[in-house]
Amino acid sequence: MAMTIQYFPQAVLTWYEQYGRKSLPWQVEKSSYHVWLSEVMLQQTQVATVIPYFNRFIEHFPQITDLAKAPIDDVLHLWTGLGYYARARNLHKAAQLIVDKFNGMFPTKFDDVVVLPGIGRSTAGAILSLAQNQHYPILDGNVKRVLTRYFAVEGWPGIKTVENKLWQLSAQVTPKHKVAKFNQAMMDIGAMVCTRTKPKCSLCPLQTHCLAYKTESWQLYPTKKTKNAIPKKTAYFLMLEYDHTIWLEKRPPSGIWGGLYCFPQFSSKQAITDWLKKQGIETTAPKQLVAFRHTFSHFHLDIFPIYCVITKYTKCFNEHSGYWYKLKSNNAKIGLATPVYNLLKQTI
DNA sequence: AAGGCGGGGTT
DNA sequence: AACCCAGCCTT
Repeated sequence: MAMTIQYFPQAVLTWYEQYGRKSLPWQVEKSSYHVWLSEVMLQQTQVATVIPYFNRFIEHFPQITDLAKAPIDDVLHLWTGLGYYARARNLHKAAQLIVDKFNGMFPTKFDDVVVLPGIGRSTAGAILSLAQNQHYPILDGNVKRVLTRYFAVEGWPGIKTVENKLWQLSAQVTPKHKVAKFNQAMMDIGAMVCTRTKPKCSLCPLQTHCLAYKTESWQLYPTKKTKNAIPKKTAYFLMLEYDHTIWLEKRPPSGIWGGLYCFPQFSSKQAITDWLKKQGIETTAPKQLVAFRHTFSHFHLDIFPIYCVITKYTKCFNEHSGYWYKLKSNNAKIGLATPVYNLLKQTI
């Protein structure tokens, strides 16, 4: 084991010089801010998806101070479609903390970084190693895949004991020098060579001592989570039109689609009728549009859009808790859940 | 320790 | 249709 650990970083670093990625948008100017933003966007999100979002974001908020003073709705607007919106809210909050506590300069001590909202051990390690070459290991999905195969680590990495083992291994293989290159290389190998399916073992710098390669068992790693069927839920979206605008409600700051704008949502058709009556709203006959399924990681949501036009109402729309979305002209910058965005687009 | 949190790409 | 992706936060 000792020998296989020792040769590890050298093989990885040599591979990186020739094959590693060096010109991604966040590698051009490797500031802590750019690396931080990229790492947060890349949490559970693939590189190709992130690139346009990253470029737009930096264009709008060139400095941390620009982000800190922006309205949260502007931030969520730029995040629309990227998912996991708590990331955007945490990013915004952290930017304000950095302005208040560190004079707008991204902190350089691990303990200061890891307590910022939205930054855990791996992201903190990634920022400090990639942007500042500080000696910290990382453990993202790529590194997990490489290590579980190389060391034939059994057990689903979501289990604490397995995760601890992987952190220990990551720390052991991470060299004291050239940490930035090493960590980037590990992610590159995970993304380009040690892929989830059909890994390119013949091109891998770690092939000679990889236990999974030796036993032809890459398919067994990382061990999969024992899966249970995901539940199905139903939602009725009320698309309420008035004077070429549609009413959207701002959702509470936490929970699904937190802080985003959405159609009033109900669990039954009857609930819509009751609500309209209670609010004193009169409408044209509700028209059921084509229903469709939106799938989250943890449940299916069958959406039934109900469209109608207001013919009469009395004072029940509070502009502080919602927004009239204009169908024919420009709108304020707000965050929209993807099914909401698609329904509005199809209505215009 | 387990579950919530999105959307898109791949197979 | 199932699976996974540069994880973190709350309970």
